[in-house]
Amino acid sequence: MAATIKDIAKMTKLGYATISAYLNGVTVRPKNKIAIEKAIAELGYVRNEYARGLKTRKTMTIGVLIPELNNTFSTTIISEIEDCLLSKGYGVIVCDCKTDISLEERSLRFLMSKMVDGLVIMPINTDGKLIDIATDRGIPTVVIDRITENKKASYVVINNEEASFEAVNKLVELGHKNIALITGNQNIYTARERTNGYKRALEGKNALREDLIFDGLLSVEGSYTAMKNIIEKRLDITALFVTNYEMTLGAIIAINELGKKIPQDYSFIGFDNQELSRIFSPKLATVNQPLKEIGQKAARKLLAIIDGEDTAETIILDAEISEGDSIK
Amino acid sequence: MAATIKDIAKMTKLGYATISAYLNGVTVRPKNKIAIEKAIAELGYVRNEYARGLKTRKTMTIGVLIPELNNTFSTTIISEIEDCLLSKGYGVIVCDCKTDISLEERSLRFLMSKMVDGLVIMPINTDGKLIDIATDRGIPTVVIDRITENKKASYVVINNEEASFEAVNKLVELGHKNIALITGNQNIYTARERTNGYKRALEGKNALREDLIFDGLLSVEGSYTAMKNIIEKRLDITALFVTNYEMTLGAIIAINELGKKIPQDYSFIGFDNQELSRIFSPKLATVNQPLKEIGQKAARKLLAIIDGEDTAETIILDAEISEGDSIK
DNA sequence: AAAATAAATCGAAACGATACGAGTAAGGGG
DNA sequence: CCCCTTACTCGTATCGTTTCGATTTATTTT
Repeated sequence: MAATIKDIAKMTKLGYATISAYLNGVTVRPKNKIAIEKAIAELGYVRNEYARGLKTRKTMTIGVLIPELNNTFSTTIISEIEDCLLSKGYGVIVCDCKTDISLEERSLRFLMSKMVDGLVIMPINTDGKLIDIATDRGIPTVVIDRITENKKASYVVINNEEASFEAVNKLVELGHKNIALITGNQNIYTARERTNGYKRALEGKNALREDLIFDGLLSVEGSYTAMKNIIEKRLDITALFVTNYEMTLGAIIAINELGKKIPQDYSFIGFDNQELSRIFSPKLATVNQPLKEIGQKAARKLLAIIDGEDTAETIILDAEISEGDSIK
Repeated sequence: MAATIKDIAKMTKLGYATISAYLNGVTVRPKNKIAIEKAIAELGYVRNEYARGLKTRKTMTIGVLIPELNNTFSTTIISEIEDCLLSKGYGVIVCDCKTDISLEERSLRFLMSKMVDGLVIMPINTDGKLIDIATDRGIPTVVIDRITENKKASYVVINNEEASFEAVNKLVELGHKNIALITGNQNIYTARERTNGYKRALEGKNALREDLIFDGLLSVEGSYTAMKNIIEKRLDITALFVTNYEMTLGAIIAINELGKKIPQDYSFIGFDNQELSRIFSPKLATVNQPLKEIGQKAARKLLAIIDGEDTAETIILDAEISEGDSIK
């Protein structure tokens, strides 16, 4: 049905190899070039990437695998990755697995079946078994946001522990003693690191209270429930540090709904809510990850590995704390 | 390098076709089945989808092309589409084109080069030329959110005009006379339709004032600027209707920043902000599109077309208005 | 203008899977 | 135990492209 190289060869009376050469940017004789272009236009030829991929084992396609699509954290990074890769001629396939571990593996295998030339993965678990599937097949892989036990992949992460330390320390310096933490399950890398930073800031001051650490399940609802709990139990808390985007949202919802005020009732530092923090009054202080930089570094590292110029490496970027009127 | 069907055939002393049959779910003799499974495990065989796609011209892959990734409107619909399609054994490739018209075409061609079995597209323009590229090649295509001039595709849209009419009418019935509209560029289908509904609700009452229609550029910033403008010019407005997710956010930011109150200063009806509207006090009234249903209908329609059971059709769903405390 | 070099072109053989029609083994009835 | 039906199995051709070594054509050098 669809036109093939053979049809073009027939029409132009040239050999297959010549058409193929033209299609791949190799120079052909001017008159042949014209004839080929005419034939392509007439026949509406488009190259069959499946036949090509079968032969070349190169697809100029990168797979991106992430747990969730519906947050600015993911979409901002993806957007940046796409910008970098598209400009180098690569196509990008994005898969989200809805934080479902079996869907995560299925999605990875789907990407691999598309014979991607490389992968950017933000894994659910940090044991590295998922990443092994890719690196065992020799697929260049960059892992973002989390460090796993896999040694063959490269990593792009932020200094979670230190950023968290600085945020909490800021509250400490303002004189706060009872600072609550809303964090996530401790076997998740980022949650663990951020909790560690919180602990370090308070341990030095002899102010660490394990009963002020709450599990917000990394979700809007979980944090909403935790925050509601905190307020209703009338805990003697004067400040809060919330450690991701969704949980910041959830905590704010609870605070609003129960009529509490920031910073009068609680000093508040959130996470990754740069854009949204503007719509709250007062403006929220937040820890901000350099999202674009994460995407950029990941994409560039991946390209370097694909081109054989580079080997596995762990890149650590700095998060910054933006000032706001939510602390006093 | 990687194991192929030949290797398995060699190891099991069976023919290619038998291995292929097993891989495709056709029953083979029990002892052969065991032998094949053993060989597959030992060799770490994975099927080469490129070779398969070349032969079968079927890839069990659906392409999704949308203008933006960073909003719940898109991600909710995508999520639902994925759920439907994955459960039927399809893989999904998502491409966003950042509302860039040339990137949109490039992305479509990328998807087509991946030989997708079908497409779900939310096009930037409604002239249908982009869609033509797909339908001219005979690719089953479902267009969502917007209706274009292309006649071969199917459509899943909501009753924008009517929903908009009802929202504005609600304000009219509360006694509001000067109702502002923040909408988008009028050559975008949804913006046009929603504006038409607004006009119809006011024309009947002889209350239509063109100077109360503002272009929010469909973006947070655009709407923020428009709203700021409205407030600073002290226009005699008592109610507002904002016609998409981003613009609702933008307007709220401006209202918050300039110290105006909802509903005291303005009665307010937003769009598509179901989740976020909870974090505002008072709770926002919003027009809500049945996002999951859009995704579902689109996916099912596409599958029906692929299976040859069905032909082009336009499906119109109803948006609903959720009550809130933002109007009086 | 001939010789030497460089640049295009060529046809056939892959890449790894599936489709096809035909052949072979298993199971059941007489 | 043989025949018939049913159920697997088989080898080969094919999908559309690139690759390879070899050949032809064009260009430069002498």
